[in-house]
Amino acid sequence: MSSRILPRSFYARDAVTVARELLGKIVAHGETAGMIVETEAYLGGDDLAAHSAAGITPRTRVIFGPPGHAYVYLSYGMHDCLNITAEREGEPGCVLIRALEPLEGLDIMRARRPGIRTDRDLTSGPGRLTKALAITRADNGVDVTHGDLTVRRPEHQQHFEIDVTPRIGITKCADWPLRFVIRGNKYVSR
DNA sequence: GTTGCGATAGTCT
DNA sequence: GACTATCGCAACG
Repeated sequence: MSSRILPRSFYARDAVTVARELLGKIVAHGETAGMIVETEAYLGGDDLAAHSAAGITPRTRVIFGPPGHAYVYLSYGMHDCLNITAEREGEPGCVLIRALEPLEGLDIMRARRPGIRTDRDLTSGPGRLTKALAITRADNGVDVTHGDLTVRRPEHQQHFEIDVTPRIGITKCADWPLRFVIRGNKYVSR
């Protein structure tokens, strides 16, 4: 199974390409796993919506580090959100994982998300999926090309169309078309 | 089905 | 001290 883990070269490209190609891939953490159905690219340069826009700080250091690592930050004081770093080392750029389709460990996910109505709410949002897969800031900076938190190729990736829209929940660069979703997938966030 | 709003804490100015 | 790459619940209809 480890042969299906995406290699570092997959991530050592521009963040837009990585964001598009991560759709349909699988995030696995421990006994739980899901297929990526929604991503957003955060760039360097004049992308003022990116955390890295303020330069290298204790928090943003990993975004400037080598590609293929997890950047996990606290959103709105409550939710941990998962990104995967892109671009070559020294260049900022990352991909926010906004939604998954649950694949493995559904019972574990349900136990971690008490109170939800349907399985649709399990991982259909950046704060939701980290809770369901138990990804926290303790995973910040880990290498996703080996270890407990990995991104893999599915055995049979089915064909899908990609919809492109502006990113969600930001005020700067709010009209840039950098959000990518699998068309028609019911686990895409609202 | 929809809209509106409060919670909550780390990060940087 | 302001701001935030969100979520869940309550009040509608």
